[in-house]
Amino acid sequence: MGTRNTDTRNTDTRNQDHLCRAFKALANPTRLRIYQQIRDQRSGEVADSGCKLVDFINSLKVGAPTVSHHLKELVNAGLIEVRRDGRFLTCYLREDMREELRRFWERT
Amino acid sequence: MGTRNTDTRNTDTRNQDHLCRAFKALANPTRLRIYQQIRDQRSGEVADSGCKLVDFINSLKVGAPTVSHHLKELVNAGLIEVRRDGRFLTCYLREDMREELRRFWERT
DNA sequence: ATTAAAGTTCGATAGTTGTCGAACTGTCAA
DNA sequence: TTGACAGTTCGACAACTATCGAACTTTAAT
Repeated sequence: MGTRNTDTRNTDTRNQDHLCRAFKALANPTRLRIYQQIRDQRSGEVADSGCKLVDFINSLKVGAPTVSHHLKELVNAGLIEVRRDGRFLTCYLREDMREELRRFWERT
Repeated sequence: MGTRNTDTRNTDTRNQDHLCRAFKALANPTRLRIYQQIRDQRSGEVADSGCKLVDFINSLKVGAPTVSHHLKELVNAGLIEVRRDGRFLTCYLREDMREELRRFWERT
């Protein structure tokens, strides 16, 4: 079984859960910062500079376990993905999710 | 003293708090529903049908105190405003805030 | 193989949130 | 003015969240 049409709720309701989890993930200052940093560096000139997990640990005022926890939340909400890149975990924006959120805020 | 330039944080940081509080307000299924209902009815044909607080109490599965609480959160986050309209409180979308959020999700 | 750095997991704890019922305060119609 | 409906405030409580330190695993450099 796939993930589509496997429950009795309608598309709107499922879509709403989806949105709601995204907003929840961004409803924390530390996570919002992380998200923005990943989004903003992505369009920078040095494409390979990356957004490494370790940099968040060093730049933010929270410890490694907390950063690990927050990153997991962002991944679970579908906002970012994390890949191993040599010694480091690097974070990437999920453009599909960003597009979905952009559509939500679009003018009628 | 006004509300501008009265602290040492930069504009980005203040703007982030702003966004964060908006996302927090939408990070709850009941509040997201309320917000969407207000937003969607606004562009409906019968402009004066309004989004009355009492209708939320009847249509959602939560009691009056809870709706009251949620509405206050949405107001405090700057997402909606509430005005008395005869016997009822009616909810209106804050278009300025919507625009701000639209800009956040805009493509680079 | 050692070691150092990168990252996770666990358990604890303080703080926040969603919800309720009860009691309260308007506001309008009869 | 009384009664009914609209809405708020308060106190309580369970559930959830953010954070930490300690202990652990994984990765790569030496």
